[in-house]
Amino acid sequence: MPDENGETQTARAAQAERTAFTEKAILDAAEAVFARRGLAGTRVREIAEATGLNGATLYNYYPSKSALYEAVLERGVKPLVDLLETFSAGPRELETTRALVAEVMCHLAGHPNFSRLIYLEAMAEGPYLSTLARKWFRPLMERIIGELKDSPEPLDLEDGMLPLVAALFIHASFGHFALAPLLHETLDTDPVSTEGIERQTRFIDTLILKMFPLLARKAEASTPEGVDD
Amino acid sequence: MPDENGETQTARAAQAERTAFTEKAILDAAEAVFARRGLAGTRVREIAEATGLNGATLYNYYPSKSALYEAVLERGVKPLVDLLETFSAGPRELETTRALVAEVMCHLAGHPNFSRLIYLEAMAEGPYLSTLARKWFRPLMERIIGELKDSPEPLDLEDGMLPLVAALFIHASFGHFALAPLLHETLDTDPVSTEGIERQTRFIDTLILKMFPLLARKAEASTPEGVDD
Amino acid sequence: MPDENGETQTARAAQAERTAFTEKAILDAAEAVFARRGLAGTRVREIAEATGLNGATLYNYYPSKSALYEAVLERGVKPLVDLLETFSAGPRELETTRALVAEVMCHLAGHPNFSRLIYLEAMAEGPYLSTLARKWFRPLMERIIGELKDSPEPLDLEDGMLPLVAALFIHASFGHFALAPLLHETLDTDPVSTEGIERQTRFIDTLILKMFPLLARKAEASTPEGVDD
Amino acid sequence: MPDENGETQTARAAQAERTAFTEKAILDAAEAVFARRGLAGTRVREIAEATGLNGATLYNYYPSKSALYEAVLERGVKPLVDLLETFSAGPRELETTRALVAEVMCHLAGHPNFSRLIYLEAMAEGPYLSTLARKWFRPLMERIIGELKDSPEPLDLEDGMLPLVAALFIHASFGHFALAPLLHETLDTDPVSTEGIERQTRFIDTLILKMFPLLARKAEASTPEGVDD
DNA sequence: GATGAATGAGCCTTCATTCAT
DNA sequence: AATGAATGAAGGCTCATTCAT
Repeated sequence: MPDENGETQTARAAQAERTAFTEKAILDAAEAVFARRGLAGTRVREIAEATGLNGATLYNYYPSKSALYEAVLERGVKPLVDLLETFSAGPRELETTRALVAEVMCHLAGHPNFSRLIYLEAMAEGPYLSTLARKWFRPLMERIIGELKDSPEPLDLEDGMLPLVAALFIHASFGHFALAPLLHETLDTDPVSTEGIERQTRFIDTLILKMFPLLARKAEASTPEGVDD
Repeated sequence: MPDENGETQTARAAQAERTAFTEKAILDAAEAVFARRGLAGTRVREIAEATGLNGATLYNYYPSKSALYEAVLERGVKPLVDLLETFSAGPRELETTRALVAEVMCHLAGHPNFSRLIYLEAMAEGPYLSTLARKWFRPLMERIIGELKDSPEPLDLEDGMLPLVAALFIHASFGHFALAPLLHETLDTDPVSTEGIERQTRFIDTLILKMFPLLARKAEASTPEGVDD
Repeated sequence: MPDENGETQTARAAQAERTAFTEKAILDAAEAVFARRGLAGTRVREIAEATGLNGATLYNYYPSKSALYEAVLERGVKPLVDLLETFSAGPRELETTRALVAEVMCHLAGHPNFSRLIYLEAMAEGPYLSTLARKWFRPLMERIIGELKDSPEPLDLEDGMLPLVAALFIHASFGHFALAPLLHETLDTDPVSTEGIERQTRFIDTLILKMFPLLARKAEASTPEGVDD
Repeated sequence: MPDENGETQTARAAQAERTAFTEKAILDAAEAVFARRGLAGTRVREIAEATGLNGATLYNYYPSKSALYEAVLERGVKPLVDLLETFSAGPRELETTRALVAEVMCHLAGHPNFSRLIYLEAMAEGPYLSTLARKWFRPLMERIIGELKDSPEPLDLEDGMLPLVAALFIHASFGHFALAPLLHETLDTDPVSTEGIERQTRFIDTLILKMFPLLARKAEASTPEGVDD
């Protein structure tokens, strides 16, 4: 009965799609709520309501609140790790760094809650901190530090200050999203609007150029028409 | 009966002192716990245990968990507001800004939990956000922005990017403390050790000088003995 | 798929029935406990245990202890209000009054806790007192007073004593149930046994006849077969 | 040193007086609060505040909340028991009963909370119920029943209804005070005002006369000018 | 897969009671 | 005698989680 099989298969596919859809909806809702209240402060029902489901239904997808939390963290960290791997193949020069920053900002634009999530986790000194450090933060920092070290134009900084420069870029990118609610409340513009994100991206770019004037001049020379990427 | 009165008064003073001592202990413990878990994630018993008191005793000092939270916020914000007012009397020039940054860093060094506390609160989008913005963040931002505007050496930045510069200093100072656990886990040194704080302070100073090269040179000239540490 | 729908509907009906059953069980248990201890003196767990449920489950049915209390009051008052409305259509004469008393006693017999509940509430001077007065007590009093006023045989009482006569009937009916535990402890018979209630009902009836001797004689005349039990 | 002794004695007397004064204040406040909320529903601090004392101070006078409660009950019951003993010496006739009712109402007028207190206790089926029945309620009922039994004019009631007549007097006297808040809310006059109490007393008196018409006529004859007591 | 009902654990808060002063 | 501080024991209510349907 190939027909039946066909139907069954089609039905299965449809079901799988629905499941995947629901799962993504849950992750999205969870990310948003976790980003605001943290793991301990978040109530499962909040996530369920934000997803439009009954609280008990979540347990058909994730065995516990913390498992869901880990899934959210994992989903958020993975593309950044991938991004970094992609870049680690390329050359280590100013242009690459600028592009990396742009890419990171672009990714964060699509996941505006993620920064808050990891800031929260970073501050909580909780059980996920070391994982977070190992999988996400350390590679990112090392990548940036490595780039700075290899730079032909040496920064005239004390020894041991390179990590601080790297951290500055973290602050300026992730911190921009993390503090967004406060910035929004204070300033007139929304930091996570498309315009706000683009402006911050350009600002970081300018910052880089200000810190590496020689390189900047060289870069400028090699692209006389301007790099409006 | 002067003796009796005297004794009574002494006893009262002693009692008042003990009360004040306990109150400070509660605030300190609460600040530490709130800074890690946030308002929603903190359990009153945690604070009580950290203070060495019974949970019920806290309610002799503060009528509710959120009232205690507000008191902690208030106590943390006040000295910064005062600091700002002190500086607002002084001249608006590069040296002042550098000094302000140093002072802020110095204050945060003494209250390493405060940065995390307000980052948490900023991200929670809770009911204290607007108060925090009005009383603490807005004045600080305006002060910095004003200083940048009045600067004789114009930053060659797009319009509307001044707030981002100001925010950068926030990120680099408050963010340094907020992300300290993660930085510590990743790097080899403790960011909130005396050395770590001093290094970050010098780093921000360097950053300022890099952004205002003209002013920097002038400042250097006017202080022939050199304060380059 | 009529079958499936049918099953679903049956299942839903069954569920609804179970829910209604549980709700009634909760109200019954709550009524009994509230009648003994009052709102403030009652512990939610007592009600839960009396219902055979976990304390938390009650909150699936009523959002708070006081909401449950209000529901109990409401359920108790409603049939009495309805009873009064039924009677308000009938003629205002002695027989009607006697019948009303009998009906009220009969109702109270089925809800022996209700009298205690409202006595408790009446004495507590709490927030429900005015509602209780408006919805239940005032109409009842007015009904009785009206009947007495319209009576062809005027009671030879001072002006303004009519309410006291009405109140006397309240005392004799509701008070009988309210004081039942004490009466039981003191006398040999149980006041809320069928016999005890019937006896008190006959007693009130006798009381009425004693207060209206003329009417009593007339009533007796018009019912030659005699209903003297 | 007789002087010193004298002074000491005076001081002691003054102190004793102050103590007695405070103790009475506590009992009064406790009676009022217990009458509204019952033992379980009353908070010690409420009583303390009503007395103008600190909660802990009460424990210098009574070892526990329930001990205070018992003292309040005891104080309320005793004068009624005494009253009954006084009357038990006198003759058992209509006039005596009328006088007893008047005396009871007069006593209750001075302790308007007491009725509520014992109604509350009667309904709670608590541990004090049997004591209350034995010491206060049973003697009172027996006294009234005895009087009715000895009456030369037999009430034409079924057997076993005598206790109900006795209970009716309880309802009409104690119940008047117990339901006072509800009656006040419903009617225009305050049942526990001097006027309200006098009126209810006269009403009960009338009720007695209505139930014993022969006796009433006889009584009337022997006091031609009327008994405006 | 989805849900309402149920529950044990735990949270914030209150309360009766004790104690040092 | 009087009080503020302290506490163990609840008390009301919430929450993560389970289960029957």
